[in-house]
Amino acid sequence: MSLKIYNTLTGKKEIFEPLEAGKVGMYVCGPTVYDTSHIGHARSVVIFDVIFRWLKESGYDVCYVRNFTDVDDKIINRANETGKDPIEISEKYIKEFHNEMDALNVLRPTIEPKATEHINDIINFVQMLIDKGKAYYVEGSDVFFSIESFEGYGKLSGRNPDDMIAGARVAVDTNKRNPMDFTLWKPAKPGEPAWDSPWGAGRPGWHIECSAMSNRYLGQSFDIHGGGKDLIFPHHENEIAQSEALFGKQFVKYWIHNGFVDINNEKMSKSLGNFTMIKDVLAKYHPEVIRLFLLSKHYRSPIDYNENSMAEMVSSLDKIYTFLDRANRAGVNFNVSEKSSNISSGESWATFKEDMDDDFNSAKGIATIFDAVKSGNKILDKSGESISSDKIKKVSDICADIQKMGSIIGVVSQSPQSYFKAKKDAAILSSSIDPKMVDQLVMERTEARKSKNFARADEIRKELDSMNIILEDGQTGTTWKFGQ
RNA sequence: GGCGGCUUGGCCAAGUGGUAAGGCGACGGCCUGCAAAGCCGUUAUUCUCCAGUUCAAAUCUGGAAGCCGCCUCCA
Repeated sequence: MSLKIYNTLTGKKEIFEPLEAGKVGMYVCGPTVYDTSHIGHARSVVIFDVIFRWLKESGYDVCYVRNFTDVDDKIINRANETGKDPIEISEKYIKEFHNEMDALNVLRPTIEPKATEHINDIINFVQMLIDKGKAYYVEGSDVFFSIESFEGYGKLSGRNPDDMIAGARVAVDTNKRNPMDFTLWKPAKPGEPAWDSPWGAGRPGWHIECSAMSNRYLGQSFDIHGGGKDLIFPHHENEIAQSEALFGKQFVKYWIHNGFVDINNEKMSKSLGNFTMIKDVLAKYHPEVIRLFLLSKHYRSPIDYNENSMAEMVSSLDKIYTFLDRANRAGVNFNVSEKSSNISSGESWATFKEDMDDDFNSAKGIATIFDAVKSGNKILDKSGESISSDKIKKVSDICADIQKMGSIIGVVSQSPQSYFKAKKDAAILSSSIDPKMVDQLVMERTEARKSKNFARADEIRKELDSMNIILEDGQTGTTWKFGQ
């Protein structure tokens, strides 16, 4: 079974064959750092994080590049509004982005280049395009890319430039030879960030940085390029035009695009005021709940963020940890901190591998995790109190598989004990309930049960229930937790 | 106007020709002093609708309806 990837360029699922055996070059468009990141950014980043993890798991040596766009009109606008330096703005949001992605258990890419640190690469790139007759400089204005000089323009997005012009939604700029031509370099207004160039002091257009930086780190051709669906046109179309016009060879072999996050079935937009920020979601939910949610639907489909779905994910994650806890209590030893690449690979893992190999079908992969949980629970259920070492081994293998699958999805990264303790601690903090008082009542109830005073025992259960506290009588005593 | 996508049980969601995964919820049972957790069972003869291809279709083709995205430097 080999990895298949849906390629936006061909509109088909294709068998993945890297340009160079054993190696993968992957470039993903990162954020423009002018504002706080929202749940949509998180989806894109988490999806490509899982793709990165899966490629590595599959044995590839992956060079994963994700850029920061740190020079841009929006950053400059934000700087003007706040009276701050643009660099201050971009640095602030890069830091924030890193903090939030770290919290979401996202692995750092191999390289995270910034546009401002590659101005020379960009200028050289633009100059070479001009030299090749693919771009032109208009005195006192911008350097534009000439789409007519590139035959394949529109092949990624399936657009015909003539149709788009006919649609009359293209801004008229008399400096351009063709209305669809786009800016490679623009002059700076006074006070704006600027770099010296053969075309005066200015700054790069948006698209060129990705062509220049991907070329710097991954070469003229590389394997995978990704980003949000909205980037297909014009951003990625323009990247193809720039890079292929210059180097005369295929820029990217596989294009991967992720779908959007809706909020309560509406598109996130400024006008609706429903931008849901990562920090707000992190304040409400465990990071693994968020990852589970973001990966619960196929990456290309839209996904709807709402309280209901999130509550489901909380229950789902609890279910996995509850099983691990149960297995642990039954005598299964496992070490969560150990990255379990060379530990067992059982049936579940084999199925999971098929799931992920099929265009990174994380939704299916998650279902496989639940299948494993169920089969493990079944074994423990049938065993009762006297569990054989044979069965311990089986359950232990299942746990190892679950951890291994979890390490790809990015869940089950802690011990069930610490997961439930943290959960309980957080709930205690926000509920203003005194745990000592609860323990006291639990002790009283235990005494009552010993003396068969079940009326009193039930009374206490009921009293705690009214505080949203659920009691569990186990073999080793009574524990309590908060309800949903 | 151009291009693309989606419509599967109460809800979420896999499934691209072989007779409907998984999660949440609900109900019944086992377990329990009673619960919780877990397990077992029930919850879509059917995949928006219509027509067609096929031995066979949620899956392919044509048409209809509804919803959505991109074409505005928004992931």
